[in-house]
Amino acid sequence: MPDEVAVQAWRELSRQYATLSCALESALQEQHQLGMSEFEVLDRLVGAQDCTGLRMQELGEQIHLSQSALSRTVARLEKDGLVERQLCTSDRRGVFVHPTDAGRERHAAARPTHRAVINTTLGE
Amino acid sequence: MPDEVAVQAWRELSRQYATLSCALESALQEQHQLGMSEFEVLDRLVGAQDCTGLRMQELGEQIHLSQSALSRTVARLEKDGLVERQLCTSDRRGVFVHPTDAGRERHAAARPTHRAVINTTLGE
DNA sequence: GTACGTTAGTTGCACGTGCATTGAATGCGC
DNA sequence: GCGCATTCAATGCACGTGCAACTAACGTAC
Repeated sequence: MPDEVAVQAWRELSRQYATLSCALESALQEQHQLGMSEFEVLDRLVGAQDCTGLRMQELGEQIHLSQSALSRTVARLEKDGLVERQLCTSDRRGVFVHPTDAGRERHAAARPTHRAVINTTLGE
Repeated sequence: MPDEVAVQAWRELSRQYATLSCALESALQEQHQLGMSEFEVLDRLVGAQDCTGLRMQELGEQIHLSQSALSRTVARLEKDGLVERQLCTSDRRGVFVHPTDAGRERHAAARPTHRAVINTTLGE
């Protein structure tokens, strides 16, 4: 792969990401009072069938966010009453996170927006 | 395009961007004391054949950065002596930015790193 | 049991970013 | 000439992020 082609690919990747993440951020914020990271976390939590929730670590593997950023994102969600943190009994270092009813509702409301923005922006 | 396919595409895009931007950021910072945005600006400036430099506005069109972020990025580059700002005589609201010799050198040194990281990361 | 290295998650801090505002310069209508 | 909307760039401010340091809990060796 010649250098210039790779650089062009990077610029295209960069452009797409910037456009889409920006569109998602503002649409979710405006219509549902959710940041992109917040929605992403909520999306994974609701998507996980296990009712006990996910551990921070598992979330971290799925979402590209530093450990500290994830910790604060979950803290914001908890403050808004959308998720609950629960100490893991088997390994008391761990923390289970699971959505509340309000969290599930907010997610259900925001999901169509999320999907729509992705579809229209990627299909441009 | 079904929703789930689009969401998967977005997640893949997101993953690639996170991996590559993170790798670029740390490699450029560590080896050349340049942030990713700084390099990007320098890269455009050196790439522009026009010796008088580019206007802030033109830079803004090429780089996906808010106007304020761009302003500060150029300010950082100027503080490090890598670019110079010059008032535009025809339209005194405008500002021309052009690389200094030091800027050209730093860019020449950083460019191989930039290309290498992109090639290895995109080819994974 | 005690000590030690490792792992999970949180917090202090500095930094880059976006939004909104500001200030200066331009162009247009009159 | 005089206003007035618009454009370009810089700045105040709040916020999310990453890094490094920290605390707590676990596992192992002895």
